[in-house]
Amino acid sequence: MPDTAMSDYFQLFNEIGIIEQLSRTIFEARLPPGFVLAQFSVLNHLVRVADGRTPYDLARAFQVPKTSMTHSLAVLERAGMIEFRPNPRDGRSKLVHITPAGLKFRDEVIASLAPDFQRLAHAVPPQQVARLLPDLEALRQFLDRDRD
Amino acid sequence: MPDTAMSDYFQLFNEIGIIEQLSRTIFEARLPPGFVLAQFSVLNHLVRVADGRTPYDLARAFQVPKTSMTHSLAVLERAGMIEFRPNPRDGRSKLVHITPAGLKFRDEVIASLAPDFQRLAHAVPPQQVARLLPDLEALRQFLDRDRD
DNA sequence: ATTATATAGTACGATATCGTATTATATGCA
DNA sequence: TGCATATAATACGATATCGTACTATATAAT
Repeated sequence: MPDTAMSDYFQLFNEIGIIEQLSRTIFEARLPPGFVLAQFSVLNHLVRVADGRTPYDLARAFQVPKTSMTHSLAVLERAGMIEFRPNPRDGRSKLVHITPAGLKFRDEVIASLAPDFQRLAHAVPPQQVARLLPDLEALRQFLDRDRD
Repeated sequence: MPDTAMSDYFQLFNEIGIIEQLSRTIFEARLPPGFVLAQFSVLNHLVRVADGRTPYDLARAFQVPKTSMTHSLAVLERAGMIEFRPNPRDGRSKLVHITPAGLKFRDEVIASLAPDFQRLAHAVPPQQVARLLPDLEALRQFLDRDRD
């Protein structure tokens, strides 16, 4: 592979890393102090994908170590945003359910993003997003499959 | 803004977050134990952008708190990959210079990525990267300017 | 049924990141 | 000059992330 192509791939991941960092910083400024993106993401996952999953399921879904998920869930439980219930199918396990307080929190955070997306829409119109998404999905799927 | 557009922007940042996490995990597996992306990125910045910057310059360039940069630099200095020199123009400050060992380390890590990029090139050809980069740059520039 | 192996979750320790407060030096202004 | 304010870097403490080891339960093999 020629150096110029290497450099393009390098730059691709560099841009993605910078965007992730900037957007996460901006997003966390919208959260109450003491909450981070990881915790919000769990709530969002419970709403959008499936409620009542096990901690292990969630750790796999986010590709983080089990111990990291244990910690995130402990924070959310202390804040009253999720609750644990026994898993009737596996005594080693638990089921994670979002509470009304968690649902409210998640909805409020999302609503608070509207002005940010409004401003963004001027610089990056929806059609540009629609163009980006398929390529990014292809990239994610490769990384997901390649990491045996 | 209609919900569908909100959801597209939401998904955009979600994909970027996932890709960042996957690529960082893969990349850090290429680093010797105990090193993380943040530390490599500093070395790369010293080579590609400018050597002899101050810690504060670097913190601004990476948009991280000064204290985070202090820590990353301490790790790199302990590993002999950078050295501090006095700043002749400001007695409060230091200049960060990469050492031969740091340069060698950075080059070896980059070389070790070639096979990964080779495989990636099958799923995401260079032309697709070339298509992605301008849109991502526009997105980054917006975030960078919007965050005051 | 018994035993060996696999799996879900957590306790614990290490490092990374970040916020606040502190120190030392620079800069601006009377 | 002298003094107030601003800035670069760090010390310190808190939380996040992650790896290793451990416990409890489930599954598989016989």
